Amino acid sequence: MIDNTYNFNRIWSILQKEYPHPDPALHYNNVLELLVATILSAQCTDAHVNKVTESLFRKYRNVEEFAGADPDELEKEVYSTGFYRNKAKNIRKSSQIIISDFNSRVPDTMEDLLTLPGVARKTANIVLARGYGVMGGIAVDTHVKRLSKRLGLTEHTDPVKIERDLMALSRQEDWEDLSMTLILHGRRVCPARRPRCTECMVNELCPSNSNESS
DNA sequence: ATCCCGAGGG
DNA sequence: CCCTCTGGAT
Repeated sequence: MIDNTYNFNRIWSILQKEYPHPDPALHYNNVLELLVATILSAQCTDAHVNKVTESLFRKYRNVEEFAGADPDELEKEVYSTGFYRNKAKNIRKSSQIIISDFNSRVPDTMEDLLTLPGVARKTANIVLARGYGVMGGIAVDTHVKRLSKRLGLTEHTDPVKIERDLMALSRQEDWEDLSMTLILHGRRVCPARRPRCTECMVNELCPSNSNESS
């Protein structure tokens, strides 16, 4: 891998000042709700997930109620987040597995979390970090993937390899904020479609900068 | 590589 | 109309 630690440090320093409090955007009151909200966030905006979970969490209050939910009713609740059949099925089945295999408690290890349907590395990393304070890795979603590539922090497209590159570049204490900061910057300044490079505070350091050079 | 899938923006 | 949104399973 290219030694771009120096460039990363400069970029990270600027982004940290720009986004001093990269607060998580999903709303939840416990680890189970965090898990459910994160499953729902696949290919869907966080704001929309929050709108759906507001009534969802009022209707289903614990893992037993999610596990015993009527499939059609649950589908209707999560309908607007897209992929509603898969998401409803995964939430129900994961809840059943949590009851049968993990004493009704959301697992706190990567290995156990990955046994839940609808839960892969990205979702597991978020549950571990925000739910249990375990920093085992970096959540790589569509924003982190896109920004990492544009900023020259990785040459890979495979999320696992991107995660490894980011972990090598950054300090462990920054992992959670790094993921959230890239997401915020991606939403506000560097979206997939039309990146606004002229407004970007790290454009001088960005290999993908599309500003007209004067 | 492909499918799941509605909502919102340009 | 088109593309994208805090992915995951086959």
